Amino acid sequence: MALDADSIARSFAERGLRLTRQRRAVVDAVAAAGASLSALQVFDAARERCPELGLTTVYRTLEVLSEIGAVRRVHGPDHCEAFVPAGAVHGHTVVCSSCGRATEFTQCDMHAVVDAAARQTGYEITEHFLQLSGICAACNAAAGAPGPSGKGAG
Amino acid sequence: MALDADSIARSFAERGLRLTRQRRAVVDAVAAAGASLSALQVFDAARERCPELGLTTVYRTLEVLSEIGAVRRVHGPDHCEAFVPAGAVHGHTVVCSSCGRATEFTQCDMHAVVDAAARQTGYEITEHFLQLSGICAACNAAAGAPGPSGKGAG
DNA sequence: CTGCCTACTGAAAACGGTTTTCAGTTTCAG
DNA sequence: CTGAAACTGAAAACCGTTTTCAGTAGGCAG
Repeated sequence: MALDADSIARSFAERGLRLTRQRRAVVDAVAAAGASLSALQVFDAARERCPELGLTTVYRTLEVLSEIGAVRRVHGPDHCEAFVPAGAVHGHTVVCSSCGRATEFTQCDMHAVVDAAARQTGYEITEHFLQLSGICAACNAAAGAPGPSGKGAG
Repeated sequence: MALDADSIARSFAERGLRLTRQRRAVVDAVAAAGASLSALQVFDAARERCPELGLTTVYRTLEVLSEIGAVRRVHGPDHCEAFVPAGAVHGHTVVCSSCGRATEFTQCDMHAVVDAAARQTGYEITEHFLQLSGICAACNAAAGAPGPSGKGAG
């Protein structure tokens, strides 16, 4: 479920929901951002498109969008609950710790890791929640490109 | 940094901190639980060992323990901020969605996934945050062992 | 068009978990 | 003993989120 106006409108209609000016402002704000946004940041961004928007409506709309899969919630070890536009297929999110930009990656082959974990722990693994953070290409270039380090696994 | 009294005491001493009766109650509660506990659950459990313990102290102690790596914070798609005792080495946590038990697994070979993500997104990946949930062996057996499904990857 | 019904809205209040403040208390060194 | 610093719990403050409420907007039947 991608974040384009048409499919959003369709999903809303299917549920008997209306795609109002306020909701459209929230959708547009998240879609335009690219980076992960907190509810408050969404509020600020959406207000530029619809100044009389209320924070309450932002929360309600984000919940709806999350339900229909148009946005994804992202978490991290130290922060919670930011939102990013979701791509069309299953994927995970890499968040740039420098600029906040969020990029999806879809080549997520967790079978090996999940299987190993299942074998070691005896659990039947039903869900995995993976989130990566790092430095995006742009920030890396801006910082003088110290080169890839291969850090982070283990 | 494991959760045994000796190394905790040492870590505290190194930082000029005191391992008081209250703090020991918190440490013991987390260590004894095995399962992931919210701050409030830690509070309840620790109170059985030290009834005059205050919630404030629980928060303060969990923060210290988290800093010295004796407990680990766990998150999930829908909830945040539970605590589990940390093992001695780098590992990740599998939380049982039925009973809350938390188990560590250390055979975490994320190189392949991290490399693939780095290649696809152009990011330099510096951190990964992986958390699995599923059904532990005991709950699985209790439920009539429908057998491992291999779900959850992708 | 009008009237009605339902989804929707923002402001304000309520909520709940976490952090800070404060006035002691404990612990330790000297 | 004295003094200094870490530590404590209760209460207040804080802050992001959710609920309540009275009113608004918009689609549809007539």
